[in-house]
Amino acid sequence: MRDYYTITELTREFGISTRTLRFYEDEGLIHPVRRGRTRLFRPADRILIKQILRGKRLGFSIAEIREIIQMYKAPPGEVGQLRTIINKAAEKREELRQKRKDIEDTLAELEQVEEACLGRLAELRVTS
Amino acid sequence: MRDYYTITELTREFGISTRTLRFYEDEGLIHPVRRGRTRLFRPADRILIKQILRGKRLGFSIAEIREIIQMYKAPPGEVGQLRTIINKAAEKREELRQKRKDIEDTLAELEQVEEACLGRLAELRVTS
DNA sequence: AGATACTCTTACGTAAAAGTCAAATAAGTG
DNA sequence: CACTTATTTGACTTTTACGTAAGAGTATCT
Repeated sequence: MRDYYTITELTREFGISTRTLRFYEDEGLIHPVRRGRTRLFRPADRILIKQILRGKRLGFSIAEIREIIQMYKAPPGEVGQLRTIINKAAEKREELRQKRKDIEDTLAELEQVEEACLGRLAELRVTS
Repeated sequence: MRDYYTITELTREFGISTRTLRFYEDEGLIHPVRRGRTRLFRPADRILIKQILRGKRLGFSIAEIREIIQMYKAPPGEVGQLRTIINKAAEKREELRQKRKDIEDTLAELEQVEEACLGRLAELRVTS
């Protein structure tokens, strides 16, 4: 496990631009340290980037991703805070289950599409 | 099953604006018929709207949703076309499986968050 | 030393997906 | 029929998530 990654190393690993990483920093999603003015990304930042990109793939906005990330690193906190986090996490999980159902439905429909196409291809071979 | 729905009925059912439905029409995703200038939505349009919103929940762009919808209603077509559709469908399915994995991972992490919070709550009750 | 490769900040630009507003029609109701 | 409510088109605006370009600093290679 490396101590530090440069910004370009990470853009190459994840196929994103430097602008994107700086944008995520501006948005408070990551907090690379500095040597002079240059950003140095630690393994923890790298994992955060993975989580951000995963959230993006699922269609979450930056704001939503920030919320999710903040749940991960919520400090011990007091009772009220803990309850709030538990509720938010439950909400997000419900949303994720809905998305999962959406995926299952779409997958099923696409499988039907494929079957229909294969069936039609078979027909064409017989007919021709 | 109703013959026609007005635009407002559908905005209420799906919690979207008229602007949104007109935008989807402009984008060629739906094709409501007209009585005079007024749009009348048929059950088929309603189902399309459901599919569009499902795609949106999964983070697909309008362009991607259009592609998916076009696969559903692809005509018999000739061999080359059929193969193209089969390939596209396979691609989309792969993408969906990735999203499903992302969901599983995020769900697992959020469950950990909840457990950690519950554990901390239990501690607080004992400690106090 | 010069070239090459990274990096920084600042600022303006842009595409997607609607939101908002105006002005005009149309339709349904007491 | 007047009134209200729904609908239309068209145009302008907004938000999000970056892209892009300028101008300057820094580090490494040759």
